[in-house]
Amino acid sequence: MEKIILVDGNNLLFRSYYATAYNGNFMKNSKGFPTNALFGFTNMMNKIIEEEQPTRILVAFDKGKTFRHAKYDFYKGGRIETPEELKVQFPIAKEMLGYMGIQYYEIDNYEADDIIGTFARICDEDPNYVGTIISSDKDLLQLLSNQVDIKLLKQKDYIRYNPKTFQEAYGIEPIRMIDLKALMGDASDNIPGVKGIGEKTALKLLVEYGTLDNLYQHIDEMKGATHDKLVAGKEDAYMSYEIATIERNVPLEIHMDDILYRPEDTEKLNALYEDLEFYSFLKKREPKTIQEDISYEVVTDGSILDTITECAIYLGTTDSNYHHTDLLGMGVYDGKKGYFVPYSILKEKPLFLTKAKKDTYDAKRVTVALKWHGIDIDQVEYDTMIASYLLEYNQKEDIAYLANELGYSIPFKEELYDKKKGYEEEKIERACIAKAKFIYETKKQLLEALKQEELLNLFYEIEMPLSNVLATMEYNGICVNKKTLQEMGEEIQIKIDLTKNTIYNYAGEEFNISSPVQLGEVLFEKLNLPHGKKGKNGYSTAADVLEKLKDKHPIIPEILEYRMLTKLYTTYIEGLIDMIMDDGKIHTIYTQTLTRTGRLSSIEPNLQNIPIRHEYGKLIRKAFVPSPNSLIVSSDYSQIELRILAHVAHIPQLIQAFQEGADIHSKTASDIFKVGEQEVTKDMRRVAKAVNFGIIYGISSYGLSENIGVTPKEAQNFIDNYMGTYPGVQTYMDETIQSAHQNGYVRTMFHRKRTIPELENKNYMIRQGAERMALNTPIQGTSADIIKKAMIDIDAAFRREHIQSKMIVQVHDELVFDCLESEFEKVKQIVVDCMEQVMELEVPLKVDVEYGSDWYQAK
DNA sequence: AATCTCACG
DNA sequence: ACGTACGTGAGATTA
Repeated sequence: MEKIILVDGNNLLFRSYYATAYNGNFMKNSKGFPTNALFGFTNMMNKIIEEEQPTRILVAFDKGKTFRHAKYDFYKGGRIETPEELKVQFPIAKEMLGYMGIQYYEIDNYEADDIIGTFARICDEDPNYVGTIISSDKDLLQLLSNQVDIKLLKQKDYIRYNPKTFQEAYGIEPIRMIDLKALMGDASDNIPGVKGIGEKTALKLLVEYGTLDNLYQHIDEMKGATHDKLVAGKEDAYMSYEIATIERNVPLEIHMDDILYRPEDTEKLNALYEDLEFYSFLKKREPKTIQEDISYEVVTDGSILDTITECAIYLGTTDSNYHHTDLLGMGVYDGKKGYFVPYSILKEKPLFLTKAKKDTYDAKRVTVALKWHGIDIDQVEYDTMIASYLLEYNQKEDIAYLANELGYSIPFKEELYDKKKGYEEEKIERACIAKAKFIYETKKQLLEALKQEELLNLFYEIEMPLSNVLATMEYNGICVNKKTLQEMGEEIQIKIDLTKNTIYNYAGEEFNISSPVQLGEVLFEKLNLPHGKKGKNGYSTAADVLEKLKDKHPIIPEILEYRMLTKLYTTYIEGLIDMIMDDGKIHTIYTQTLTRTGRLSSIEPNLQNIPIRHEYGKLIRKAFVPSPNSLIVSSDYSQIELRILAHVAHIPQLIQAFQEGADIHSKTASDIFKVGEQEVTKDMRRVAKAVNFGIIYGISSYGLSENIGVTPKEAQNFIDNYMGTYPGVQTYMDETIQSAHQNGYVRTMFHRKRTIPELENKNYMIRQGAERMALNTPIQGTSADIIKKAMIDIDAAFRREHIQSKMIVQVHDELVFDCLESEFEKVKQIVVDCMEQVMELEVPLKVDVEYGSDWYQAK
């Protein structure tokens, strides 16, 4: 079976043009050549090929007398000339198709419809072919058959019709589309139809009489106004019938073999994209090595740098943790030549490159690493790492990966360090400058891509300033009391020993409790406890499995205890002590360019998963302390994700509940269990809370059932109740999933984009997972956007008000401050204000503030 | 290097 | 009949 795609080229270009042309103001390249129609067209063609995986494809165009219609020129009512700005884009589209390996076709005195109609007929006649027509023109629906379907493009999405779905939608056979047009006409197509007969009446008539001919044969049986109109319009009707009929026997000069989908000519395609400035469409090329041709000098007099006004820089470091690394020196590229600034010269310039606009890759790393060496650099303008993160390019901590992705060749980290020779000076110098040059040369391209993806605002207003705020937070660090940790560690070790011995006694042997394999053998073979089924590596001994066995054998609670204690000891006692630096502080690194949702992550150590849920583990927080004369102040958003859901899905009950400051889980419980708020039991609230979480995560009955310990069926009941109570949530979820499928991505309120290729996966489970991501990401991501903006606002307010207190930690919806006692009231006011007023939603944002002599007390 | 387990929002 | 909640990082064991 071969898949054939038939595209209405005129239709695609016209709709792309009008979709983006606002009163003559639309996308052009820097030479002023209009590109708006081509952009949409290119997008569409790529998407079609991606989605349909055709073996043959044809794009048909109108040529010569378009005697039938001026179908797209309906904006001014009737025929108008095709705008010049659109006309000029046609030949480029055809050129592009050639490079894409796609045949296009036009023939004198025929329209695209007729060419498509003819190929559709050829499809119908050969059982080896299935066709799909791509257009927004309903006329083409008459071509539907068992072997040919249509993707009917709508404003934002499309509807796929086959004969069956067409019949269901219209109540008539596809071929009767012609009869329908004959009766109702089509203003945009210059088809008159019968005057006074609209779609409703026409459809009714056709359902009753089947065809136009049959209708007129029985015309005498009718009476009334409709009869009169039909009689008066008979000639028009038959003329319209002619016009509406798509020709299916065009004398084509091409055949099936001419429309095979051929390999693209990447070189030429890229050249064209460059010319049009469609950087987001650029395909990988042969790597372009950019280090050989660089002329550079090693800077021996730092003042030479003061003449530079604009440059890209790259800081060479020895250690991946930039809080304690040696500096190898800096590569600078100003568009003309490269400079290498050795460490000695860097040290001479405590205010580095103050007059120049600077671009780099991972500005936060550069800023903090320099700071540890006493060198200040003011805000970097543009960060390649952040740009490529927002664009979802392949981007890791090593810039070489991204360079590779964009077709540049830059040495990888591993290539720069020789085990025997160590760092070779010239290699390092050349590499740093090559990287700076890469940053410099790709800036325009990445900014253009950001602009086209509507990510420029997020880039300049959120992520770039945030990078600077995070740099300060990381450098400031948080004080940690080593002694507190050590003392707690001793206590834990005693408990571990006790627990371990108890376990050995119950088991009747000594074994490695931390080994899931050995533990599994003891529990499920030696002690014969019931086990769940398990995958390739034996039994699961995860906490939720053991939890169910708690009453079956006294060894189980001991194992859970052991697990908890060893986790605390290894990760939070040993782990944290190792991370305390000479200044008595812990300096984490916030990964700004990792998560798919826009959240930060925290590493070395992770300060975003310090225990809190269990009382004993929470004691770890006592070790996190303020500076002298200061307090730990913690401010967190209350229910921010549910508030965002209420806002984006416009759920009146939830909005009202938040406005009234209600306990949202109790409110949900009272709503879904249909009891008064007084009658809500603890258990009902617990379930409602789990349902609320489920909604945010993209609910499934199984997941919910696992979480609250009921059957999936009961869980489904809760979900149904919830959806019945807040129908807007269902609508919102349906729409989100639909648009995700359409576009292949979702966005947050701040426009952050996440593409989810798994939405197209053949595997049902994977597709389901993808849909959950699509549901969760706008909510989790918007929440991330919001707190990021709040952090920027707080940082600015602190500066403005000369606050000495410091923001030190971010935990997704919580900010932690090292706050001077004397500044407490002011800090509290600024923080709450910035966080709550960060943006206007239909629901209020609420922030809770707590404080104390350590992080434990401040919670 | 991959897997399991568990800490957090 | 399938077999999951969304997003992370770290440590230990095992391969």
